[in-house]
Amino acid sequence: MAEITTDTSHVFAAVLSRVTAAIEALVAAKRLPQNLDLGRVLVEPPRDPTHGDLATNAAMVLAKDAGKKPREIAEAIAETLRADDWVEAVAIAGPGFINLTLKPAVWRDALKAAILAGADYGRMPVPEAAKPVNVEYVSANPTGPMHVGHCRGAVFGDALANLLAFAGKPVTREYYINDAGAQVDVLARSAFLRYREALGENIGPIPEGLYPGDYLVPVGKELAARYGDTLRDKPEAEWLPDVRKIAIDMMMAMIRADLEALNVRHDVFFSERSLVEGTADAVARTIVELRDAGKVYEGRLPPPKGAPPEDWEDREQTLFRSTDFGDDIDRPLLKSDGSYTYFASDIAYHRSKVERGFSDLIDVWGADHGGYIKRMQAAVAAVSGGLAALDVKIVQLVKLLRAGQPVKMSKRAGDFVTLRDVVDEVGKDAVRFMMLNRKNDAVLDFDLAKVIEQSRDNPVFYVQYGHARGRSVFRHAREVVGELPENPGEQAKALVAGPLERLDDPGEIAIMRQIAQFPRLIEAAAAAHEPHRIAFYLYDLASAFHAHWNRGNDAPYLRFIIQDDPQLTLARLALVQGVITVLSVGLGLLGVEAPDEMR
RNA sequence: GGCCCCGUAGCUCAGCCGGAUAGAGCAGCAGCCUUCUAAGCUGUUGGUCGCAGGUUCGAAUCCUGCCGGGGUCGCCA
Repeated sequence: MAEITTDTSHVFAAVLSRVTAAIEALVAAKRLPQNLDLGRVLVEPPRDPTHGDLATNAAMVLAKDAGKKPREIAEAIAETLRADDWVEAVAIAGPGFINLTLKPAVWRDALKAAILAGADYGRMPVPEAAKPVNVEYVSANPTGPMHVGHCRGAVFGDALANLLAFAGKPVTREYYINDAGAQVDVLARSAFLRYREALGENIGPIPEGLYPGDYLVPVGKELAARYGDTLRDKPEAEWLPDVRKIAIDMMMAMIRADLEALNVRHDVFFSERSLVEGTADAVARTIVELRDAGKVYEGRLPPPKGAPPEDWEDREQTLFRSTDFGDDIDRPLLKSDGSYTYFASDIAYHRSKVERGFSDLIDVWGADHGGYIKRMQAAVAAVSGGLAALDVKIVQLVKLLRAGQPVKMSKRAGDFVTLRDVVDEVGKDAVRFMMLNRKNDAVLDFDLAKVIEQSRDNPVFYVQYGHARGRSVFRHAREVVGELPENPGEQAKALVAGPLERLDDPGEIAIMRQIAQFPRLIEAAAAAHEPHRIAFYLYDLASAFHAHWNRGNDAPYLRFIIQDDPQLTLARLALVQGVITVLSVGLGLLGVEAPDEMR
């Protein structure tokens, strides 16, 4: 028999436990058969609020297995629920929905629970046997500053990691540094040119194939300062490794600074080079293992369809049998020059994640890598023996606009809008919120003019303003209720001690219900790996709060501060605190500031 | 051509694990307001959920095919 939960900090879960208990009581009384699958039983807010506070689909879900009509089951469950001390009214409607109206005290208790939990409201405990999750995001090449395209993945990954951690997952945030491919050699050569420039040489235009950006000038200077002219006349093979290392380090320092400006954090920066360097070549080891397991073989691939292959050469190559795992074609691990493909080292990298104990992997990629998902999932299945799962989240293109007009991004190399440009122009809060205010796999318009607009049209402002407005009420309320304790915990206690039963206006109760939904939202958003749901929820909550505030214009008795009624004011402050709490926790998960006032 | 994503109101988008009469903002229309914190408020019009089948008590949601848009298509990362 399931426990009945009285925990109002998660009303929906608690009510579900009561519905489940009611069903189990019916089973015990032999009014329903044994072994029913209760996994699909849901408790959720009804679409139409006039139907009640909560609805459950239990009767419809169980109907088939129970061999009874939905409404018959619903009647039986309803009978039990009518006796529940949380339940005010039960109604059966439509094809078999059970609509519940809860006693107002439940919503008040939920509000109290939210206030008392404060910054931890909605946080889920880390289960005993929690599986650690690895979230990899950004992983931009260390060959230059980050551009706007990287921005969305960075923010998405960071917010997703925040969300999962809050939902009770042990999360490691990871950045894969592609510091082993041919492109970092190009970086080194480009830096070497800047080095000669720093020594006073006229280098003229940057040759085709090298990185022309000014951001390499400081690298050249650093090399000149460190080495003088001792590298200048040496053959490339002698200077390249050192120059490459310094250039990569400086690029990574720049990237980290950019990420910091966006409030994006990582726990681990994992070097691709570390996989292939030294005695233990992890890529080679991985290939050998996979070959032993029959997942790697020498073979030929058919020429690619589509684009006419100009330099296609039909040759035998080392292939990973990704077709065993649902991919369309087997994938090469070695290039024609014998070096590893990116895919090969990426397999070794993901194998490292598995080795380090992660069975839950999430990669955040740009849309242009979509075709890569199947083979990577195949690889993860292969290196983990099917024990680890990889979820790849694709973030779609961001269209940068200014007042509706596309921002021109010249193709001329080196001349692009950097992430830093955008953050400096509109601020990290606007960037982060807007990047999360759309489903990750939908294309996003980012308008530099609109996101700094202070109006209802701008969700960033609207939500932040909700928080600021709430804080402002507290500043003004001092005159009526006196000073509240400074300490947040003490203040919370003072607030929940107020006469919350006086919060009986429909607008107030609606806000309480919305606050009570937050834990459920966190659960669902975390399970779906969809942080954008938080942004939408916060907008709705802020909207309800603003709407209630505005009602006070016409109906002064609805205002939060009632001059001659300190007790009522105290109760309403509790409601405001609930709103503030949820807005601040939610914005925190998105990595957006919850300001005390707008300027 | 293969694969992936998208297609929901005039526009921009939500729609949670299949659930009740498909939602929000903007624009439009009709009123109101000049403020306990100003960046206004309230109400309202508007839909063949791309099309056609299928699965079932029930489909915007799952499956198949097609149409339209985007991405991608051995060794780049």
